[in-house]
Parts: sequence; structure tokens; C-alpha cells
Amino acid sequence: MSNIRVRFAPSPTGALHIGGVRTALYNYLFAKKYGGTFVLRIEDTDQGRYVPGAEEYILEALNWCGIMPTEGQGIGGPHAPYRQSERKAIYLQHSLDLVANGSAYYAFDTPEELEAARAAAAAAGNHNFKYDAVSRKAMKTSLNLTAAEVQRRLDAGEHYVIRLKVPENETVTFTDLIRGEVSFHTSELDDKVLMKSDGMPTYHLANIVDDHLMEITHVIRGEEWLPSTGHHVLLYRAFGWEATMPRFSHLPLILRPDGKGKLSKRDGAKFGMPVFPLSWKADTPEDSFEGFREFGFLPQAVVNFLAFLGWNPGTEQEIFSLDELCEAFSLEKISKSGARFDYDKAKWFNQQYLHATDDAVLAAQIKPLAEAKGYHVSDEYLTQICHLMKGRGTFLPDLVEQSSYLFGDVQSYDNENIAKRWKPESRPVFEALADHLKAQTNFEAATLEASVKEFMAERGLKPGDVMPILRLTLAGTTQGPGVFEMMELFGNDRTVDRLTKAFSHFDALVK
RNA sequence: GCCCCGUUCGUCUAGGGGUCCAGGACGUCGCCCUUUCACGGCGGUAACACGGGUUCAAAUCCCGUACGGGGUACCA
Repeated sequence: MSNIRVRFAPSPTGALHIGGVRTALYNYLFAKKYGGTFVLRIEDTDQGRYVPGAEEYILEALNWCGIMPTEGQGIGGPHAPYRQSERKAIYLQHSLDLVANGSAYYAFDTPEELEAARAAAAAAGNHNFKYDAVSRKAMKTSLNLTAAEVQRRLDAGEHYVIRLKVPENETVTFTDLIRGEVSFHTSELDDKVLMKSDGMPTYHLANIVDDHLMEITHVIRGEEWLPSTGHHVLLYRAFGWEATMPRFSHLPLILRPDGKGKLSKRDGAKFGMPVFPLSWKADTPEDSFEGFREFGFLPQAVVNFLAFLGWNPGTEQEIFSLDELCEAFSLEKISKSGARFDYDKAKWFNQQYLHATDDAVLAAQIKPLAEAKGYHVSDEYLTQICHLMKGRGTFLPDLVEQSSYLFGDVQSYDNENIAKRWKPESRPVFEALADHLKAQTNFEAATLEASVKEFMAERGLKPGDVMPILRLTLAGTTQGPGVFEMMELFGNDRTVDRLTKAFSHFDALVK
């Protein structure tokens, strides 16, 4: 396949949901795999829901994930503008074309009249009123009104919408690349509004017109669009564009961790996890969210995790770089059923990436976090901390938050464990050990280990008698990196200093 | 309600008629490694929604039922 063109078309109504990121990712992977083009289009046709800053957020989020579009809003390209609100004239012209060829019509019904029609239908026992081939006969449309009357209303500036005239008694069938053949009977389809009375197109019209004009070859979008695809196919036909209609692929939804419905923005707070790539600050706390980035996730881990939510390469490999994903990706391997958002798995992916990331790279990333906590150390020292801690953490901030004693002095001692191990007779032994260490000229971990073992052997001490206490003097806690590695990090003076400082504290605990 | 889509271990999934008393990963449990916490290694637990067909043979194909999800706006 060549000249593949796909698009990601979010509406700027707030922060970009993680499900949207996955849709973007799949589009990116598909385009990249076939050397195609990935277009970003902003679907801002609902003026009432427009949120300032959302467009910038979308770009920043895609950029953070490393899946930037190659054409579109904020990037440029031959089909500009890529913001639908700037393409109003195009949609109007196209909807007029459909009116002219009999595929669409004017409807002058006011919202109140529609509501009344709905209520009347309900009163008659029909609770699913829809504007269709049957009900439109009783409505104020250019199909029923005389041409003169329609013109009169238009000239008078009456509000109107343009609706699709859904043909009667037909079956619309299309092939979804993920689900196979899907069909709808036109009697089930309502006469969708194409142009709203405010002069803006609806999604249905705009997406068909733009996909055609922008030469989109494959539409990869969420499953929530599947039910309206029948209308979309009808639209392509009405325009006479069916021959170049894009292939459709409807992605399974990302479900809540408990499986009850699709993952929504509020679920982040509910389940204590991020559901947005980046943090989003809104006027109210309820509308503000913490992102994967701020949680301390690495973008590669998020991408890898997301890729596997609904897709699988069919092999047993699970860790994939973006390039490897591009290589392995295929629409056929996308599953049909919804996937629950498995936060444990997300954490596992992050841990894997954290462990595999170069020490110096991690150091650069956590530097701001360390400085925010008042830790100021050299880059080399920070790199060493990353080396010692990265195997023990899940998130970036863990490297800082769990290692205060590596940055500075021990802040608090685990007194309970100290009391358990420190005996009145311990002090002379450990003072001797301190002296022994002080005499060391080579302070590398391996050398220290051999030396301390020798020290223990000479005195008939077991590792269990010495090591835990040594750890407590150095870190104040029973957890953390290897004792000798910490010593190497601290160096001779600081190591011995920590030992001697700890002794009096330890003595005080056991009197 | 109606329409559309779906249904393999708790979760993500492999599987596209025989090689499946169903494989991997996360989680969980146990053991090992070990000076701690982790990492890691090894092992255990655990699934083809149900009922009919088709076939010599079905997790795999068909139909139905149940359940789940989505849609049903002058939102996207």
C-alpha cells in the first residue's frame, strides 16, 4: 500500500483523554508502518463546548508521547486550514450541493416544534421518535413546502438546518477492517442534521467532507462511531465519492477498571490513577486532572502500555519501542472487544522502562524533582543515585522520594529495628570496623565487601551481626541499595562519619 | 425500548477445525537467590458464557439465549 493517509480528529473540549491518545497512536503506527501521512484535524464545530487551551494540550500530549502528526493543525500542510471552524464555507457549499441533488433538504422546525413532535409521539406510545422518512412528512421541510415558501423563509432569514435525506428501504453495508461486514437498514437511520442553524456543520457532514478533501484513505476511530457509520456511507454516496471512500476501522473502547462502561475522565480520581497524558488545570478541582507525565510515567512506557490495550503482535514479546511497534503493528491484530484499563500493567511497563533507562538520562529527568526538594548534588552524583535506585522504583519520583539519605544526612532512623539489633557490646566492634574502613584506600564496592568480610571472619562475626547495623548507620532504614554500593557512593570520609554519628544515637536507644 | 458491536484464566491476551486435558504477560500464592528492600529465577492457582446445530473432529464455522459495551442530540 502506498499514499496512506490517516487522521486524528479530536475536538478541543478539554484535555485529551487517554483513549484519544491510543486512537492517535494507532493512527500514527499505521501511517508510519506504510510510510504514510498522519494528519491532525481539529473538530471544533461545537462552539458551545470549545475550551481554550485544549488545542495546545493536544499537540503537547502527542509530542510528549512521540507521536506527532506530520501534517495538520499546528504543523501545516497542503489541505489547510485544519481547524473546522475555519472551513465553514466549504461545508455550506457541500451541503447545498446535496440539497441540489436531492440528497438533503432544508428543515425549518424550531427546537420547540421538535420537542412537541417528540412529546406527541410519546403520547401516542412511540418513545423513540426519530426524524425520518415517515415523520418528516409532517415537518416543515423543503420536501413538503413549496419552492416559493422555502425561498420566502430563506429570504426572511428564518433559522433552518439541512438534513440528510436518508433513502427508504435500503441496506447499507460496509466492511470494517477490524470487525468485518457491518450493515444497517435505512429504516433505522434518522435524517441526521448536516448543517446546524448556527451555520456550523455537524460532525457527520464535516468529517466526510474533510476526509474526502484531505484524501484520507483509512479512518481509524473509536467504536462509539460505529453506529453512525451507516450515515457516513450514505453521505459518501450522496456526494458521489463512494469509489474513494476511506476504509473504516473501529477500535474497541477502553473500559473502566471495574468493567462498568467506558473509561471517562472522572474515573481517574475514582480509581486513583491518571487517565490523561498530561495534567490539566481547570477552574474547578473536579475538572482538573493529574497526568501520566506528572505521575512519573515515562512516555515510552505509556505508549507501550496503550499499544497493548486492544492490540497484540501475536508473539510473546511485550516490550516494544515506538519503532518496533510501527514495524509490528497491523489493524488485523486489533481485538474486537473492549479492554479494561489495567493500571497494574501500566505500572509494570513503567517499571520495566525505568530499569532499562540509562542512568544519566534518568538523572536529567529527576533533577528538577530533586531540586524542588532542596537537594543539590552534581550530575555525576545524581547519576549514581539513579544507578542504585532505579531497580527499586516504579515511577520517576520514587528515585528522589525514597532516597533522601543518599542526597543528604540520614533524616530519621528506624529505631525499632535498631533497638532489636544494637547491643551494649556492639559499639567497640563497630568502632573497630569504622577504623578498619577509615584505613581503606580503595573505596570501591567490591573491594570494600572483601575487606569487610575479612574483618568479620577475623572476629568470628556473621554477616547478620554486622550488615543490618551497617545499613542502619548509613541509611537509617533497613531498605535500599547494597551496603557496599552506598559506601562507594559516599566515599571514605562520609561513610566513616555516618558510622560514628550513628553510634551515640544507637546507644541512647538501648541505654 | 430499538439498532449496532462484542463474549478464552481476576485483568490484557495467543489461538483463525485436529499439534489445546488451551500458551504468554500482569496480579496473586509458594520456593530459590540475598546483608535489607527490590530486581531476577523457578513453580503453583486460574479461562474457551450457555444451549442447539454443521463435521470423523469445534475455543475455532452457523443459529439462538444470556450477559456486557456502544449508539439512539441542531455533542463529538
